[in-house]
Amino acid sequence: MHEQPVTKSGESHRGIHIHAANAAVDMQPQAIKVACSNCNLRELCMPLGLSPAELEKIDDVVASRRKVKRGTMLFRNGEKFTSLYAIRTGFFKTCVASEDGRDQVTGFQMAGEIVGLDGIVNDQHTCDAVALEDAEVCVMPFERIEELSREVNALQRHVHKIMSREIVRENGVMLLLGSMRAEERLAAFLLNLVQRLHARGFSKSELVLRMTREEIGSYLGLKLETVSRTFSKFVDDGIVEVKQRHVRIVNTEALRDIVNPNVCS
Amino acid sequence: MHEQPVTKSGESHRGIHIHAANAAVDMQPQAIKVACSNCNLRELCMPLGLSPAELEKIDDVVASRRKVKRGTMLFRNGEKFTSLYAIRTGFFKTCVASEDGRDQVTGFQMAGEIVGLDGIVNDQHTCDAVALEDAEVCVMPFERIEELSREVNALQRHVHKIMSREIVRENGVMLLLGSMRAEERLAAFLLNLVQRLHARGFSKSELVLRMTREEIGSYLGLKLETVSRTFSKFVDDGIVEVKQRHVRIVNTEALRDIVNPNVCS
DNA sequence: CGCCCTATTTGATGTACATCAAGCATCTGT
DNA sequence: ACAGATGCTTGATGTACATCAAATAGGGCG
Repeated sequence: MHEQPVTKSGESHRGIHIHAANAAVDMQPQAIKVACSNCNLRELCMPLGLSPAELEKIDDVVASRRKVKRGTMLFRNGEKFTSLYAIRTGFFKTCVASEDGRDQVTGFQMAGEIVGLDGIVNDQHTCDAVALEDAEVCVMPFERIEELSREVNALQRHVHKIMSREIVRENGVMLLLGSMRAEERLAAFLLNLVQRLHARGFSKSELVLRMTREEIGSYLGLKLETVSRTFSKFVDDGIVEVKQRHVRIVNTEALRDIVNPNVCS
Repeated sequence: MHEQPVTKSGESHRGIHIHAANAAVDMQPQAIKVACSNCNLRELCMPLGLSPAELEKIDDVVASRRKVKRGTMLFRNGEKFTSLYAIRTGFFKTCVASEDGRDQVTGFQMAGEIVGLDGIVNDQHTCDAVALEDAEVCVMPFERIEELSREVNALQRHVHKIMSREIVRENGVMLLLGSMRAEERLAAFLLNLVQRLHARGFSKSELVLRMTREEIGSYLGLKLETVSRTFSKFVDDGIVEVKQRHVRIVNTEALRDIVNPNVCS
């Protein structure tokens, strides 16, 4: 399985280093304890600035971990909702389907992000979460989250922010789907992906797509052929280099200009 | 100002009756007290099944009321976030804008619905909320909501559900924008509106649009001319009657078939 | 290692919707 | 009630993207 291999931006970067466990804290019993307080993704999926006492409490949100094989579902539409899931490793897509077969990818999620929020309102999931590569998630029973967030204000606030962030993200996607042209959509998509990867310690300019052209198209409201053609156009214009799913962004500024067409004119 | 006048569905309906105050409880002091426990919209914006003690607490979420004149903003992009707002009367749109001028209507909100959730994540609003007719809202300082929802479990759960509902709604809009054709979009839009109005005691088949064709188009990712033409087509097909902003749905089943094109074929 | 399956690319053609344009209806405010 | 502004409809034309089709390239698995 290819890691996101491209130039992790050096040891000095304070981002998350997914492989390196912090040896100094390595004093768990035999099996690795499920503990946020130990987790190198903590600053992505948990609130910052907790007291030691709060940190200890927080460990209880995670009931267990679960591995999800590539191509299988973490949860599916109609399934009873019990938990939110924090992604530890791997990459997911979420998608909804209309009653007739059409489906729509509603998002792509990577390490440190939370999936399952859709299930809260009716106690059952309304979308599928599919692993696009072998993955592992932290299972956080929602009842426990609610219980703990009554006691730990920072957790309460954090949960609210996560849900609000998702709402704002979807607002952005609506803007994209409702008013942008194909090139703008793909440019926005690439910039968003690389920005999120960069926040996790990966390169600012290189990325490996974990999804097919068809899945990108579904997310962006385009057909796979249009996605492919648009990639080709970007390559012709010298904006990116594409080799299968490896993408190297040569000219980030140009991508930004495509998303925002009237900067200086 | 035209009310949503069309046939409120009779006295027997247990929906919300916006005009009729419950005389039996009419023992407030001079000015009408701001009190959810008295509010005939309570079952729309507050949790059900509260104990009397909880009900009293809940009254404190609403700090005040605010009137919003038609065409003015309840809050705007960039403004500091302090409160959520429960709509008492009137009708709103929310819209986001890209850096270059384009904007996108992200939703239409009516009595009993909550706006402002977008502001939580970064302590500032990321969209505009515009009154499409003279309106009044309950101002609910978010700090107070958080405080109270630590004490009243039902409120905590309710806040979570409201946010989750918004996420699920936006998932649906993404499906619409990403994969439906113009007729399907407009049909889905009409059905959704009339269903929400019906839940508030209005007709199942008649409605008054509070927004322009252009605003409908922005929401649906279409141009106003396309919205207009699609209305005309529905009229030609005998599915609806349209007189300006008055719409009468003649054949609900046909609209459903349009949204879901392969029922029996 | 080689085969099959799936993903991707590219070309030719079709179409749904956008754009441009004109005329009409309606609402608003004085 | 009137005038101007705004919203709506309808037609003619253009275009971005979809659809159909075929060839190529990888990648997984026996």
